[in-house]
Amino acid sequence: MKNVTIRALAKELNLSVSTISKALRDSYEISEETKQRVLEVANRLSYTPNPYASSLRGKKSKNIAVVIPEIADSFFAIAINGIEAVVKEKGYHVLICLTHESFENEKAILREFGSGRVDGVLMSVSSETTSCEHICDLMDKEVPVVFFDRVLDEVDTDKIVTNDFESGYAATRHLVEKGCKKIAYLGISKSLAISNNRMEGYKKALADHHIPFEASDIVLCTNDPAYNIEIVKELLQRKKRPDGIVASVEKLTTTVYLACNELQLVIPQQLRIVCFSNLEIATILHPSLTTITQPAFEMGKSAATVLLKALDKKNNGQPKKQLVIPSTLIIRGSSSI
Amino acid sequence: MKNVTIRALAKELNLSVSTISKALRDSYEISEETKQRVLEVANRLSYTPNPYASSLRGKKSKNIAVVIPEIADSFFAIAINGIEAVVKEKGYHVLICLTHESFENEKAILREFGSGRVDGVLMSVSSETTSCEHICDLMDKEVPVVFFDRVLDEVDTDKIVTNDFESGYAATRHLVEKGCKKIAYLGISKSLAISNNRMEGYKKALADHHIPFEASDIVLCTNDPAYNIEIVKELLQRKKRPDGIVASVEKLTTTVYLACNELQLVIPQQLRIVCFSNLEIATILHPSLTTITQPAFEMGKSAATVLLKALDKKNNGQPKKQLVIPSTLIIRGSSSI
DNA sequence: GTGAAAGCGCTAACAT
DNA sequence: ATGTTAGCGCTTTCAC
Repeated sequence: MKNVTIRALAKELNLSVSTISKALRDSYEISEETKQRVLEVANRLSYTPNPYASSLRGKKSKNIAVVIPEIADSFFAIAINGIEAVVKEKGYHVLICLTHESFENEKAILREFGSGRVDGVLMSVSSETTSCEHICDLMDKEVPVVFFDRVLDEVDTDKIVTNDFESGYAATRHLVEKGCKKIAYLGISKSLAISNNRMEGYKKALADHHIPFEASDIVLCTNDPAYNIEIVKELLQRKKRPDGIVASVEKLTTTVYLACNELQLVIPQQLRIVCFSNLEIATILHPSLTTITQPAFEMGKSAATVLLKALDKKNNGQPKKQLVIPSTLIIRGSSSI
Repeated sequence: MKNVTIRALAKELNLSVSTISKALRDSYEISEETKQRVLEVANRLSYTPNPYASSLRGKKSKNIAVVIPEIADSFFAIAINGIEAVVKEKGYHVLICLTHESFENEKAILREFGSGRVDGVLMSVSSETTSCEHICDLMDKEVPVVFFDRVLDEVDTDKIVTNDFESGYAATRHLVEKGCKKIAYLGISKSLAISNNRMEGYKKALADHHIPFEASDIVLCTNDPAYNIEIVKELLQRKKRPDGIVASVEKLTTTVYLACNELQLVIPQQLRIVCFSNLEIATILHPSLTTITQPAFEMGKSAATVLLKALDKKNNGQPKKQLVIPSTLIIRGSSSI
């Protein structure tokens, strides 16, 4: 079966292509009766417009890209659901682009977007990303970029974040209040604002509670789970080992629990844990995991909403905003008995 | 900054557009020297071809769609990584389309694909899907569809599955061998082949081990976690309650563990559990979870590879194949002490 | 109220 | 080895 085009409809109805086009777009120039006939035939032949012809002609693709480090992290998986819920409504499509935490990948992906493939971009930068030229280049081409979660402060654009500093603070304070005297912080990047903000919150909480901060209590994890386990075990075997841990990303949950198992450390009696995580199964871990739960779905929804607004040419020249949606500390067994 | 087109390059170099086009595609008709000059200028002006013009012209989009029920399930999240790894290599893009287990959504999504938006489709049907017209309609339009995981038997196309029957059998036999006398099966759909195959394996294992099968031991779960908990609790409070459970999908893990917590049932002493799951955190559950782990990444990779092959017109008229990649029973604490 | 025609950016068949 | 040109399917002036 050949693809049915607007021309086929025109022939079928003995009308011109432009009349068909206008009828389909419900133009006021076309009579009700004609519109009806066009619609009827379009349906009968199950006509669907060629998106590429429209895009080429109209200079817009109805695609938006979601550029994220990985997808098998429940924060991003849930956020995508939020994004999708919003953009689908407006007839947009979601292109998922994974950087796998690589700056090179991220640059290559954005470079591709310079020629209209997508109308806009929602992104969370890779853990390696420290500069923003690739993003600014894209924005110079009038492709709006909205950051969510992992933002780059120096780029002047809309951002949807959660209260990382306060969450880091809250997590740490909670551990202090539970009696921890020496709290370690597991990060994933020296440069990521998100990681640093959480860490600053951590430091501030220590300071406010007169607990000396030691640089060696900051441990930088990697993408390699095996390596992470080793350094966490090393951390937990030090002469003066921590009695509390704030883990700044979800995937470190497994690392910490496994390290404790191997070292036969009892959670929370010997080590209290708070993890930034959206894992649904936090409740059934043993002990259940105290989490800082990010509003993943809402962040995705907001990011998409803001992007769609930016795409609407009417709303231009608006100053860029940063929207903060708070996370929640959910206290469970890993930090308190 | 205006978008740089092939025409701009032509003007810059005093060449014709076709020369540029050919040079960029490394045609043998063009001299090495010219190619170099074109490449240099293209780079300098950071030219990127307009994908929609190419698509419109060439009748192919370099997009493939991944149609899946949800993304916040680690099987699908991991599978996407496998898919992406393969198609990225060939310059394809991945369009993620979520059905949210709704047949209506699934139909609407496929209908859209009738006009060239995507060159091919990888899909796992929704739990509501029982008929295949929407899929056949698309295939009639020469859009290849490859199934993975949740297939529709009646559609004659390539399929990548895992050994569901054998896995259901293995899970059940394992529980029998551990001494279970009454084993329940948690399904999610009456119609899904995947769910039924696993169940048939379960039934066969019971029969082979002379354990009477009771229809009431089959419990159909839904998309509503709260409801699921209730029916599982009901199951576990029956006069003759099961001493083993085979849960056929990942999201039921939380359900079962929570139900046991609430009822103060001790796993595995009072109830042994095997769950179909790719959750990395299975190891740190308490007790750690015995799983049937599907080869999610490999299935994604294979599905993508097969689709790309089908997209390559040279390989046409090949008979459709079904590829089975086995799952693995990983025995952990939830089924044995 | 309807139609003719130009053109979005690219490719390829067909000149030269 | 390079250039000319038609056309992919659609939208949008502009004309009738």
